[in-house]
Amino acid sequence: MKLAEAKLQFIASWGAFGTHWGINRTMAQVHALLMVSAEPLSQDDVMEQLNISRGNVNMNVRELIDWGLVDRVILPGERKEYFTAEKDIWKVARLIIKERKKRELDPMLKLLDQLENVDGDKKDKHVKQFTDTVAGIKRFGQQADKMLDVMVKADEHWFVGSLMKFFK
Amino acid sequence: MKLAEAKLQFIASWGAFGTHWGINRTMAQVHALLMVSAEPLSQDDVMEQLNISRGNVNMNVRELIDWGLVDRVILPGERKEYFTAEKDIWKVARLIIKERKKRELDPMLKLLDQLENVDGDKKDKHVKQFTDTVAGIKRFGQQADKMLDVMVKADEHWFVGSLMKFFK
DNA sequence: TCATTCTTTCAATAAATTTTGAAAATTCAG
DNA sequence: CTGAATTTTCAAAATTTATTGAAAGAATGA
Repeated sequence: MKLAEAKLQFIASWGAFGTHWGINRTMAQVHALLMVSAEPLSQDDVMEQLNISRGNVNMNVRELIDWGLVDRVILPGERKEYFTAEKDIWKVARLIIKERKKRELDPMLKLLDQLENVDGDKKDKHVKQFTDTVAGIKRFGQQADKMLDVMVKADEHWFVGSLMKFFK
Repeated sequence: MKLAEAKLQFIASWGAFGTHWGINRTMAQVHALLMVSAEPLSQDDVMEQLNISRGNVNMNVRELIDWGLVDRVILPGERKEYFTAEKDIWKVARLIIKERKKRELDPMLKLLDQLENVDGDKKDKHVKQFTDTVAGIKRFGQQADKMLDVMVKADEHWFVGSLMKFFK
């Protein structure tokens, strides 16, 4: 397979992958493009390679920068901004875990805390089912939280070494 | 907080949560409703409690059944079908992991295998960046795959016991 | 400063997704 | 079988989300 074709396939499928994870298809495609590009790209490069508008590139690149997945770089002698993506997939994973934990898991746990204290007879079947479910999810979430914290802080080599040994 | 209010909040936020994970909001809400309901609900019950149409309930419940998260139950003496959700959050997590692995991770790994073999000079900067990125993602994916397999097969108690001990 | 190049914004538009509801299909008791 | 109860389907409508592109804003260097 030719490089150009392979790139296109990779970008397309990374985009499709993204949509299953609540990420906008184009954002995932821009990310994919930058990950497989050896050199930093400008807005115009991205526009051309993905066939999307300037505004769209701008929005999605900004979002990727917010996530810490992409950096602006200034090339000497150039007026334009260029962009480059973090290429170490473990760092990428850690950045994503960190952000999603902050944006989703932490607020969910906070809410569950509140919901555990509903008024009414704890013996009531309906109250009991609700509090049991909420408590179960909370406990699960707290364990996930702990585990993800370790991952986020972990150095790759330690992590791969010990965790993967653990998992046979 | 009153039970009814707490239920509504839980359902709303579980729905919002779902949208961040590529799941349709209503499907997540139906799931939430069934998880906190002590007794099985009929289509009409779900329609009424979530204010959605019959067709919508039908579609989303069917999807939840496909995922293994919801079961049909027949109440003796009743003509209607009733629905009930798996309430053990660990089982829920394992079912979700299993399905998503099959639907997303496995096909992605297959694709990456193919993309690793691009034509051209391995010394070429652009070819190298592409193959390195793809290889890195593939390795990461394989490790995730192994880890998730263990989780899916694990019995909860073993799992919580050993993994959580591992994560301090 | 000014003219030029580049970046950002955002209202309008387009596209994708979700929801509805009525009709068709199915089920089942009598 | 018959017909009432229930479930399923799916085209059309509504809603949500993503994209465009032109105009406004910033940055740069002469």
